[in-house]
Order: sequence, then structure tokens, then C-alpha cells
Amino acid sequence: MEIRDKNGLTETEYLQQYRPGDYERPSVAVDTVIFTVSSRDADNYRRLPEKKLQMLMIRRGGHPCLGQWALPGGFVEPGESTEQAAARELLEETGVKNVYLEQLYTFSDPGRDPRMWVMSCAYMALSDKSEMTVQAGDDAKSADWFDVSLQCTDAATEQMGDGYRRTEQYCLTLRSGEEELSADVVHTQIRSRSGTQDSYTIVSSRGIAFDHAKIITTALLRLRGKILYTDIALNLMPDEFTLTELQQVYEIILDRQLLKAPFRRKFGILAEETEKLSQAAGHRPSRLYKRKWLLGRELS
Amino acid sequence: MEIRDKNGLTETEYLQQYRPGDYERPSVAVDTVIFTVSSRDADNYRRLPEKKLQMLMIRRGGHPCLGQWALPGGFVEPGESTEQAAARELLEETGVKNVYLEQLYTFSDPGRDPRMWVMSCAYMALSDKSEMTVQAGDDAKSADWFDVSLQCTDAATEQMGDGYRRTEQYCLTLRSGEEELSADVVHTQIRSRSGTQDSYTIVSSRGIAFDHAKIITTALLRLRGKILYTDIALNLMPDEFTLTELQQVYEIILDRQLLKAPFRRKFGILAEETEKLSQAAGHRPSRLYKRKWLLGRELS
DNA sequence: AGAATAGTGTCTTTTAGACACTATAGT
DNA sequence: ACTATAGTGTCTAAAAGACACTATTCT
Repeated sequence: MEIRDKNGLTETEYLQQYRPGDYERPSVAVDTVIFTVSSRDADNYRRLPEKKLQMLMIRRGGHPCLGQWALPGGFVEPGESTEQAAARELLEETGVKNVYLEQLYTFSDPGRDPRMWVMSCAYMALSDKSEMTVQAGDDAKSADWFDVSLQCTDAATEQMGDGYRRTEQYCLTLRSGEEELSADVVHTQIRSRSGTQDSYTIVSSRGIAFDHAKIITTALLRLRGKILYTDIALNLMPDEFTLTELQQVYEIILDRQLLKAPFRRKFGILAEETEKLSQAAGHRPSRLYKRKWLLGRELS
Repeated sequence: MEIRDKNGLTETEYLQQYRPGDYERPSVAVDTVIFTVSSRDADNYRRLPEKKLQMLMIRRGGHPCLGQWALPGGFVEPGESTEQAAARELLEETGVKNVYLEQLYTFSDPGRDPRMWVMSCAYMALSDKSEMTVQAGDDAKSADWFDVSLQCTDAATEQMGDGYRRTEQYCLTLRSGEEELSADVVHTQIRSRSGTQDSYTIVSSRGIAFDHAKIITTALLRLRGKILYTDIALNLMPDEFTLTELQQVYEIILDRQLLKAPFRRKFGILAEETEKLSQAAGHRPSRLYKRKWLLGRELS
């Protein structure tokens, strides 16, 4: 680079003399919503085990939000990307590694952390290992899997002169043994010619730290949307699985029943037959499948 | 809050005595890819004007990347969200306001800015006002609209033991009068049971500052995907437009021709008839439409 | 035998793709 | 009359939805 700026400096010279200003900078954290699917045997020996969507939360051992549950996460360190930070924090705080990780959204509302200016670059992780070594972190923290349920309790659209405003109310519930956390989150969309506004507002949050109910809701809605046109759901499956299990995973994520035949036509291409059959079912055994990669193609 | 932590402090007391640590923090910038559609009259009086997809770039007046072109953007200030920062910078640097704005991705590779640790929370904006008051910013900066073209020049998928690696090579070209900027960007996807990696790499960049070629490519691919199942393309249209114009916008974004009848069946529901007809065409005039809001529903 | 799930066949409806045909203003 | 676009009709192929039927294992 031989170009010189108005002070007569080349780029190399400029960089050598460059001193960062001392304006205020935000802290940048990463927080990860990590989903898994658990199986619990049914009461009836004939029936298939019941599946549940679960996510990992960590109990806070200090202020703020002491005693509440937060997403695994932490601050990004110099020299690493947010993605590396998310993977590192997941490993440090919970022992989880080798998972599917995708950037979700960056939350930056001023005041989302009462201590100081903190942005959170949120990630969504998917993993099949229900029996992961979830090791508690350092001080008085404990990690636990929570059953997740997100229900749309109300939705309304009102026309405005030049556009509309739509509000969707969601009730998020997390359950783990005794513990029951919940939050009401309202998603407001305003659309008009003069702009757009999309905001999630936490109406009430019982036991969920910071704005993490917002992050979890965003992750769940993203997951619901994406399993219909990508193969990410396969990251939730073990090495070998039956097509019925795959369908159950879709059903708990979408929170609705699907028909067997059309499901197999559409999503069967994500799986490849093995020679094996499921063992010791109280009924006809089922063929086991393994993941078939889409090789960059899209679904449907 | 009456709960006390291990030091016996309540949350209020804790927050009062809290002092942020002096660990290193990144600067956080916002950068916005703003797209518009321009019309240029054809040589033949009968033919429709030709449409082009355009985006706004700003010439850098200082190091680093002096003389190259960068996305409009700047640093997030205390007390504002990234979305507010993106809107503010867009207004300050280019005079553009009231546009559709959506968060794109947060770029955080260490070393993406040679001066210091800077993350960029990137936004995509869509607007119809081709005749926006694009006022140059402060020092020696100039803003200009560039015609955009993104072509996939090569794609390959190679199977790996337990998964695959796919690489897609894109050639991005930006043209404005004399100025021609271009970059080759490779999108690599690695998928396997033990994780996922998605990276954009800038192979070469001619005239585009920092990693902005990456951001632009991401925005274009997002736009291509989203116009097929949302109504965001309507943000690129003026108040009144013909269905052929709408189709042209889809065609320049997708970079392929569409058939008229199926296009109207699928996307015609995004528009509402007016009484007016287009004027002074060298052929049969066409009905003008205005935007019809989807009211939160999905397309197709 | 009976219960529960596994797996497939097929009918209908909807949507996408392709193409041809008619309509209409301006020169 | 001719040109270029406007707008619609319709045939075909593919995909989605719904449901019924057969198959198989365990108790």
C-alpha cells in the first residue's frame, strides 16, 4: 500500500501510530440455548417411550438474578470469535462439546443487564447426547436439563392506517423435577411503509434470569421454522433411530401431530436404512436408520 | 429482592457496590447493506425500463482501506440498541430513513479490523426511494449507489468419512459509473456428527473495505432465500407498481427468469388492485397495484 | 387373541411449471 | 399493421393431506 492519507501516512505507518480512543465499549457475551430430546419410558410396556424437548440451564450463584436460572454463556475473550466463545463456554460450564451450533441473534437492548452495558450474541445448539457429562461449573452453580414448552396463548392483528401491528403472546414453561420456571413473552410486529419494528417483550418472568426468556423463545421459534426446510433436526437424533422416533422429534418441536405417510415421504430422505431392527419392543420391531446427509441441497 | 448472596448483600446493595472489571472489551460497530431497485430506460421506446439491484457504499477517506468502499455504519453508542445505531448511522451518513431494517449476522472474526478488536453487527435494509437524499458524510467521504451482481462460479461437495464438506465460490461485482469493485468469496460448509462449521472466506477483494464483501454476500443470499417465503420484496417497491415490475424485482434478486402465470398466482396476493393504469407506455398499459399486507401470515 | 406399533397403497386436493392464447395501447 | 407488453386459461406434473389397509412382534 503506497497510498498516503491527508496526514501523509501510509497504511502501515498509520497502523503503527494508531491508538484506540477511550470511548465506552460494551461487554459482549455469548449465551447458548442447547436443545436435546429425552426419552422416558411409558407406563404401558407396549407403548413407545415418551419424548420431550429439553434444554440446559444453569443456576446463578451470585447477583444479579441470584437463584434464578440462566443460559450457559459468558464473555467473549480477545482473539476469539463469538462462535469459538460459545463453544468454549459450553464446554467449560457444562462439559458439552461437538454439537451443532448456529448463531441466533444479537440482543443489545440497553439495560438488559442491570450491572453494565452488555450485548449478548446468542447461539442455538442441538445435540443428541442426552447423557452428556453435565458438570457443574465453578462457584455454587448447578446445571440441569429442563423440559421445554412454548405455547401461543393469544394472537391479534390490528390494521393501522398504512400497515398493521400484530402481537403474539407466548407462554414459555421450563420444568425440571421440582423446579418450574415460566415467562410470558409478547412478540410485537409493526409493519408499515415508514419502517418495521419487531420486538420481544418479557411481560413476566418467573425464575428465568435477565432477558433469557426472550432468547429461548427466539430459539424455539427459529427451530420450529427451520426443521421444515433443513435437516437440522437430525442433530437431535442418536446414531441410529427409527423413523417413528424422528417423527416424534418433529412433533414435539412443532407441538402438533403429523401424519405418518406424508412425513415419511418428505423427511424419509434424511435417513438411510441400516440392516438392524429395534429390539425388545412390546410390538412389531422397527427398522433402524442412520443419518443421510443432504450435501448442501435444500429440502422440498 | 430480599435474597442475599454469599457476601450477605441484597441485589440492590450488590449493584450499588458493583464496579465493572477492567478486562478488554471489543468495539461494536453496525454495518448496513441497503438495497434498492433502480430503473433505467431502455433504448427502444417500446421496451420496459431495465431494473437493477443497487446498494449503497461509502468511500473511505482515511486509513485503513483508504480509497476503498465500505458499508455505511459506525460504532454503537451507550444507551442505544444495535438496531437504533444502524438506523442512526444510516441517517447520519446517507440521509436515508424509514426503511425496512433486519438484523443479518454478527461478524466477529478476530483481525477483521487491522486497528483493533471490532465486531460488526450487520443489518440489511430495503427501500424503494431510489431518489433518496444521499448526502455525503463528513470528511472527504462520498456515498454512491452500486449495481450489484452475485454469481455462483463454482460449487463442489466432497464426502468425508462421517459427513461432508461443501464449498461454493461466489463472484461479487459492484459497478457505479467508472468504478468497478469485485470480490471472490468462498462459502465453506462442513457437516458431521461431531459438529458444524460454516465460514465465508474472502479470497480476493478489489476495492471493498474490510470484510464487507462477506457481509454483502451474506445479505444477498439471505435476501434470495427470504423473498420466496415472505413479503419483504415489497419494501423495494414504490407506493404503486405493476405486477410485471414486481416480477422484475424478483428476477433481478434471484438472478433467473420466472414464468408470468405462476408468478402472479403465487405473489399476486401480496398486491391489491387500484383503479389506475400505467401511463405512456409504448404498448398496452398495465394495472397499478399497491401493497397488501400479509398480516403475519406466511406465504405459500 | 389382542394390543400396539410398523410400514405401504392410494385417493383427493393443492401447488408448481410450462405454454399458448387473447387483449390493448402507441407509433 | 406491427410491436411489445398485459393478462388469462388450461394442461401436466409434483407435492401435500387424509385415510385405510396389511404386517409383525410380544405378552
